[in-house]
Amino acid sequence: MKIATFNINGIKARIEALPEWLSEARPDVALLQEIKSVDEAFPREIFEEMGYAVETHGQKSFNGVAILSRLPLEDIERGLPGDETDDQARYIEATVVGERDALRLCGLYLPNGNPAPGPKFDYKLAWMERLRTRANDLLAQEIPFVMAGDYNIIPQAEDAAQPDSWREDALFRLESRGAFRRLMNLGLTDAFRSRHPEPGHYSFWDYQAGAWNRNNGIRIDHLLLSPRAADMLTDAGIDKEIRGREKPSDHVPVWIEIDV
DNA sequence: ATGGTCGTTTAACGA
Repeated sequence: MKIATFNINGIKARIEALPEWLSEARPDVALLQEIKSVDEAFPREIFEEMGYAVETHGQKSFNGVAILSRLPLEDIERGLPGDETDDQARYIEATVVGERDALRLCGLYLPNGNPAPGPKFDYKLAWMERLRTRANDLLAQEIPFVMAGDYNIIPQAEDAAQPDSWREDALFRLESRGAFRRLMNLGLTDAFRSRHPEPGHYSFWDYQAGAWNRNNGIRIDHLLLSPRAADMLTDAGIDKEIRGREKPSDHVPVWIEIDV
């Protein structure tokens, strides 16, 4: 089963590039972030005609996540538990059943957190603690899971072309990396890192200042696997080349192959 | 130090 995460930066803007990538990469599951659309406005028919089940958790103008799946999706849950007052659409879960196991899919768009320090940074750190609690609950239930999305976290210096320019940024501050490490320390596996330990792999290049042409990128889109899911991992990759196409997102897809 | 670019929505704001 091929599972990909892709921050599309607006479904309207990606209405051609997204189906094109789907028909080439043919993921069984695509976890999408920043659909920037309410559920009713998401063009689900385009993807249903391509054979995908479509589940969205959207809001107007900002944020919004979705799951596309060639296999049926069950037990869909929208929103990250732990704060009834949080109305930002950043999290969706569903179960997909493989040949041997059921796998819980957790799609997330973690808050950017800039400017830091400040209320947006506090929201990011609190959100990460809620995510850790959710991961801990799934582990306690012994449900194999993939937690995938735009984490807005550069885990280590080798995940940035110019780490020193990110030191004060919410994506790379010590508090952010500490919160990410606490999540990882539950026993999760960074799927891409586990297969590609060498530095210099990125999933995001800013639209500004020729970041793509200079390869000034960062790796902030991750698929974290529970121990049982990690045992089933067979491959991982980044579809880097689509960043150089017409009208690209500033992120590219990151994917895994998992023998569920 | 500033602006550099997109997307959404149409004047800023978020990233």
